[in-house]
Amino acid sequence: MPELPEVEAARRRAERELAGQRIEQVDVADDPVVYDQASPAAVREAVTGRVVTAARRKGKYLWLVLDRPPHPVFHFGMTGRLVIYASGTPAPKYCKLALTTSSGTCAALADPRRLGRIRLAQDPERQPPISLLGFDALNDLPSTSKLRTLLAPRRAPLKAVLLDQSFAAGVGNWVADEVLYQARLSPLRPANDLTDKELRTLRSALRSVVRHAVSVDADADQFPHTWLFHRRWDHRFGLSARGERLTRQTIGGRTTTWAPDRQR
DNA sequence: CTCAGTGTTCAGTG
DNA sequence: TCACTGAACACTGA
Repeated sequence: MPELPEVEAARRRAERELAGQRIEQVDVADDPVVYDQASPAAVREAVTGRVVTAARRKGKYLWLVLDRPPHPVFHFGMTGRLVIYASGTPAPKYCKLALTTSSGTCAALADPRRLGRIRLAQDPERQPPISLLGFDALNDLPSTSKLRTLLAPRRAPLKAVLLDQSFAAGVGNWVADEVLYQARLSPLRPANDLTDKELRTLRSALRSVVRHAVSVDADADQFPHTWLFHRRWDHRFGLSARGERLTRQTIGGRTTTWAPDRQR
């Protein structure tokens, strides 16, 4: 379940469980799709015996900093997840990589749909694909005036621009819809056409949605009941928690749920 | 059986 | 060259 809040929750768990630990055993799946640039053997070779210094994140990318490069870099795709379990218990289904530490903790990347990726990087943040990302929507939110500059050349619908990782790294489909809903902005608005007030509202909604989701470790049950999130896939009512009529439309290549009477 | 999906990439268009 | 769109990727579950 991987947009920025879910990946940040995984990062915190990874850091808590792995930082300071030595990786004693590495099990890799023979999957050339998920291992598209570094082979499973190369990843095992790079990680085995290393000590994990930290877990870092930018946008939807997560990587482990080891005591010596290269470092493993992960993207969770649509269905990837980090699973922590005790050594001796079975690895999760669809496990692509499992790390066993000296303390007996195991950390695995599982991904049924195989859209996730496992790679190696000498300096993850300074080389593609991470170096090509825009600002991190949690840790590096620009000022309103900077946002205006970034949006100036963008005439595409706001929704499409919010999903563009080279603009706002970490924003995915549900975060974009939630932000637009809370900012009362139509996803169809040309991105370079906002008033100053609307831009401030957009920035504020982006900050509060991401911060709040991160503050509850992306546990959707703890999102406020007024959030669009809880209704976006509810086919029964087609209403927001506030009773607004909801509609669906493909915008920026993704299914967008929004409240046309609220979002202008 | 068909289709949509919390994502990224790349070919093609204007 | 840039901004943008839509299909491909691959698999599960409704």
